[in-house]
Amino acid sequence: MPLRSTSAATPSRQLDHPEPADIRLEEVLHACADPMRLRIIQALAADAAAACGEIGLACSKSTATYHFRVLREAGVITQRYQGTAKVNELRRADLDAVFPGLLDALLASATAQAGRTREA
Amino acid sequence: MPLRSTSAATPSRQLDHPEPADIRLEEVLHACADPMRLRIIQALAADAAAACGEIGLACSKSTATYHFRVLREAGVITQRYQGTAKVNELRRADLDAVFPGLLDALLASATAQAGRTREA
DNA sequence: CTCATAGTTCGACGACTCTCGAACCTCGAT
DNA sequence: ATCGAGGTTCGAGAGTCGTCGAACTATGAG
Repeated sequence: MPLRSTSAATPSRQLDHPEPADIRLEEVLHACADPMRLRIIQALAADAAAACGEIGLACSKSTATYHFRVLREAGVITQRYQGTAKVNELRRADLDAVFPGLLDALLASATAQAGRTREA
Repeated sequence: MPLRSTSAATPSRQLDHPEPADIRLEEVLHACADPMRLRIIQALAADAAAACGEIGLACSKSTATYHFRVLREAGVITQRYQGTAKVNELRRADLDAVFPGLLDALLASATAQAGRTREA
């Protein structure tokens, strides 16, 4: 099948999110281990929900798409379409259910490090 | 220079460990994001200190060396020589000082996931 | 309809990761 | 002095990652 082309369906562009039970620690950590993605996570932690473009990412649109996809497939964020935009949100509750305290520790660590770095 | 050969120094084989202030969150996460290394961390969390060989790693010796080095350079473990063996230890205190709660959350998450997986 | 906006997909590329075996080094024991 | 056990180093290979630009696909506004 040569790229689902100019045709029927495309109901509203469905996006696959892993079930909480399918979220793997290694993947979550890998998703968070990239500076760009870590900044996305911090931005979402601060703003609750944001479109891809609203976060000031210093990269091309395709690279941004890539990073958001990694985060979604790892189970770290949800994405849904809202008109022409795509809204991203942290899966706080799900992550906390599966790995209690991990997200908070991560966010706190990121903040701590940012503080350390800034006061150089 | 053809591999520092049969000669002087080599005081006691020094190993570089990053200062606490130089420990980077991204590197810690990357170090923990590998299944093999995650198992090393869990083993060290349980046993306090262990030689490289004492952990039942399903890989060659050179691969083991590689993973231990990644962990050390990220600041997750310390390594010191003790006779012919090399003893590894988690840097609990240092990590907790720099990223409070992170290591605990990580270990708890790893345990939780192991439990989930086992009761399949 | 046409357009602009927002994001996606596709190949490509260089860089990095993880793995290994072979050859080597170090220490402690014989 | 030699040996064995425990690790290290050095390529090398297969694979993944992060990046990009170009061409594309929605969606909503005029």
